[in-house]
Amino acid sequence: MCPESIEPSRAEVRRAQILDAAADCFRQHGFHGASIAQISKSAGMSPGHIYHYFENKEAIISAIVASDLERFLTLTAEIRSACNVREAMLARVAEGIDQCLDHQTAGLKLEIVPEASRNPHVAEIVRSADQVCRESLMLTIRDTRHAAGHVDDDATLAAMVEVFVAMFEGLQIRTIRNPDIDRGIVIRLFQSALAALLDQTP
Amino acid sequence: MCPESIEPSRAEVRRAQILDAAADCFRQHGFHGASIAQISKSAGMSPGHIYHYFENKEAIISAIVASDLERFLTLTAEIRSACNVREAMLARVAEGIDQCLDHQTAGLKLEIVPEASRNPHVAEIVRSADQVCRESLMLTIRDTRHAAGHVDDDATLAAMVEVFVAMFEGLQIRTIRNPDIDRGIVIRLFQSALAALLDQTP
DNA sequence: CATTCTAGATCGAACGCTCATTCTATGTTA
DNA sequence: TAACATAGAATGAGCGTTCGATCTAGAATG
Repeated sequence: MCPESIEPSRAEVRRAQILDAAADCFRQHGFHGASIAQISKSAGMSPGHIYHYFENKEAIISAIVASDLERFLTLTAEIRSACNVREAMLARVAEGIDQCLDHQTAGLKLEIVPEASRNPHVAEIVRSADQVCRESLMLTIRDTRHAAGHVDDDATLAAMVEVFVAMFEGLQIRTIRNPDIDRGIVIRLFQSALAALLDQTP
Repeated sequence: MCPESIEPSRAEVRRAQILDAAADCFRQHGFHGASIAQISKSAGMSPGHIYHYFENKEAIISAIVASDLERFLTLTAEIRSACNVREAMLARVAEGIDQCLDHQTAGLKLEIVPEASRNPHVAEIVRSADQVCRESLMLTIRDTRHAAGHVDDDATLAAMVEVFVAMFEGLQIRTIRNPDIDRGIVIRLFQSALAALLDQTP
C-alpha cells in the first residue's frame, strides 16, 4: 500500500503545504517578519506540527531558497539544450523579463539576497547555485560567440555572464522601485542590449 | 553661544550618531533583525534615549532610506551638470561600479528594496526618489542622444533609463551572489554595453 | 561671583507582548 | 496495539517602547 514514487507520500504533501504557505508569508512579511504562527495558520495546521517536518525556521528558509534556485537552474539548462542557442536566448528574454517584472516572484527573490549577505547557510546555498548557473551560461555564450567567429578568454566570458545576469536581476529591483515600467519597450531594448553584448567585437 | 549653522547642534550630532550605528546594525542583521538594544549599544547610549530623537524604529529606517537616496540624487545631478555629459557618464561608470561592488554599501541598499515591497511608508520614499532620479537621467540621456542626431520618444527614453539603472542595481546583487567578480573586466564590458545603449539606432 | 533654578539630556528598569520552540496529551491509521 | 500524525497550551527569551528618576549645563538672581 505504499505508492512509493507514483504518488507523493503524506509527509511530502505536508512539507509542500508548509513550503507554499511559508513562501506566501515570506513574500508578504519577509523572512524575519513572518512568524511560525502565521505560516502554520496559512498552511492549515498547528504551529507545533511544523516542527515535525522542519528542524526550525531557518530550515524552512533554506528549503525555499534551494527550491527557488533549482527552478532557475532548470531554465538555464533548457536554454542551453536548444539547437540555435543565440535565438533561444533572445527569444527567452521576453519570458525572463515577464518573470522579473512579476511583483510576487521578484519580491521573494529579492528577499533572498540580503538574507544571503548575513546568513552564512543561505549564502552557501545561493553562491553554489549561482556558480552552477554561471558555468552553464558561460558555456552557452562561448558556443554562441564561437559560432560567430569570436574567441574570448575565460575572464571576458565570465564578465559577459555577469553583465547578462546583472541586467535581469536589476530588473527585479526596478519592478519594486518603479511599478509603472512599460513592459513592451523594455523587452525590445533588453533584446538589443543583449544582442550587442553577444555580438560585440572587442 | 549658539553656533547656529557653523557647527551642528548637539541634537544633530546625536541623531547622526544613531543613524550611523543603525546603518551598521541594519547591514549586519537586517532591518528587522537588528534590535534597538543593539543600536543603542553601538551608538553608545541607552535604549530609552533613542526615543528622544526618533519616534520609533520605523522612523530610523525611513531616515536611513531617505539619506541613502539623497546621496544618489546628488550623484545624478552632478553627472548632469558636466559639459560633455556622454563622456561624464561613461567616465563615472567605473566609480559607480566600485560603489556597487562594495559589500557594505550593496548590503544596505539591497536591504531597502524588499522592505519597500511591503512597508508602504518606505515604498513611498523609495518610489518618489526613484522618480526624481529617472527624470534626471532621462533628460541627460535625451541630451546625449540629441547631440548625436537621434530623436527618441519619451517611452523609449524611459526604457533606456530602466535598462541603464537595472544594470547597476543588478550589479549589487551580483556582488552578493558572486563575491569573486573580476572588477576590471566587468568595468570594460559595462562601458561598452552602456555605450551601445546610448549610440543605438532603432 | 556665588547660588539657585530650570529645562533638557540621559539612564536603565519595567511592561506588555510576541516570538520560536518544546512538550504532553489526544486522535488516527494499519 | 503500535506507530505515527496532530493539536495546542506552556515556556522562556527577547523585542519595542514607556516612564520616572537622576544628572548637567547654563541662565537667572541676588
